[in-house]
Amino acid sequence: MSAYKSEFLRVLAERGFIHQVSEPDQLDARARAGVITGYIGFDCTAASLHVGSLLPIMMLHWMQRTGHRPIVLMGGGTTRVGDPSGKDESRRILTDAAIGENLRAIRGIFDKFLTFGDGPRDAVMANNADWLNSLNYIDFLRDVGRHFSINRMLAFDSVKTRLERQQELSFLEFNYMILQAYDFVELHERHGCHLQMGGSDQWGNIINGIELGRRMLGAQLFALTSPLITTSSGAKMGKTAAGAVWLDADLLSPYAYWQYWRNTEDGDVERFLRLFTVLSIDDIARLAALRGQEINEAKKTLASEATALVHGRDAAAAAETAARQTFEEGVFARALPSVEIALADLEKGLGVLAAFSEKAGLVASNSEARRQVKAGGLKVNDTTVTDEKMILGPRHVTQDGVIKLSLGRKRHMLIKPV
RNA sequence: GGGGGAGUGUCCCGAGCGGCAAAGGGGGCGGACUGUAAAUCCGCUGGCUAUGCCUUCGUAGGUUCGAGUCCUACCUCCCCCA
Repeated sequence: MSAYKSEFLRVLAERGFIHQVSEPDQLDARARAGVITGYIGFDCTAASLHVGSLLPIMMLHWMQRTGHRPIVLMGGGTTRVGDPSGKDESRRILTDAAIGENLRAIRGIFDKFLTFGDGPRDAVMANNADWLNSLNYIDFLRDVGRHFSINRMLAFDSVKTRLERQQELSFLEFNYMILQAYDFVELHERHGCHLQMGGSDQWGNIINGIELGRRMLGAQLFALTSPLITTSSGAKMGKTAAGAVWLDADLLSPYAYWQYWRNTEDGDVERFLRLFTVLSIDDIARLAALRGQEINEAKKTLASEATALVHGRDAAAAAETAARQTFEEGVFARALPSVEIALADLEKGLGVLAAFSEKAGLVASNSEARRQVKAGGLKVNDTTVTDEKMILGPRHVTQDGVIKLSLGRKRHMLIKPV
């Protein structure tokens, strides 16, 4: 790890955010001399960001924290094209309406990590649809296209792998890198942006932007990429039973989010504390020194800190309490995720299978519920379900006024009669 | 334009003499063991009002008692020739 002099690069480096930097010495000097403006692009292919996007968001956060100005670039325009990097197939083309909806849904998350405004260090939200949608094709070819060499573009990994594997690469996708490069130039002109950050897979795209900026404007631009984060057992981050680990509380409850981090593998705890919390390096070192069973304390801290960033302190504390009551004290935790059911329906009797699948959504179908009963994976009020024909009724409501359903040891739901 | 090959369980890869809800992996879920970890072992992995019924093998037809498997057309992809 080289010794950066600017706080910005030093913090990113010591926390493990840096994979590659272009001309690190010059960037370092600039960061020390004044405010740098840098951006990261986010595409709008889904209705919420997931933990995979958390790393870039944290980079922007630290950027602002260390005195610089972050730009969040929403890919309203580029999402219409689709990034071919790392994809073995063309992406589904989304409708403009869908992109617009996704974009609106995603924006909110950034408020939790960045301070937006008009001040010199306030974060800026940009959308490349603002300039890409109105491009004139011929003008664009003459002004921008002339700076791109097909020979060189063909050598880029994202293109090369597709060609080597003889997979279709549409002209549409082929243009993605040009548009992304152009974004950098546009942001430089509009906001004086000098730095583009992103995942390591974006290195080539970012360098294209730097090249284009040099040729079109004679500007000196910089690239900074973060490593690809996988768990120590090699899996990509952000996948669980229920699917992606969304940052939106409507798609994944704060409790489930907390649980995701609580279940971090031992070998990842320290790294994740540095990347996904804002605890000081000293605090992290202390937590990372814990061994054996004690490392669970570090995991709890990781979970609460990470949850607090996304969902707020209160939600994190509630999740922690619910987890402690559920796992350590074996009592009912009212803060577990819950669904309501009409009391009248409950009085009529509710089959266990339907309760787990249709009501609680813990399993995908009645058949799945049936299988779980066979495997001993379902519990009602902490008692294993042995009869798939069991009927839940008012008598199953505990003194806390709920029925607790569990799938395995870790996933719990409360049914509340109303 | 001509010749050849391929598309399989909506997570992925991949076997499949005309009797197939379809081998085997990976992944995932559950169980055991643990520390709500990893590793390991075991089970499960299309749906339903369930000893049966329904929907699945690129799409649409056809042959057959019966088709993923044979025939025809179409779509998509790949290879060779031009």
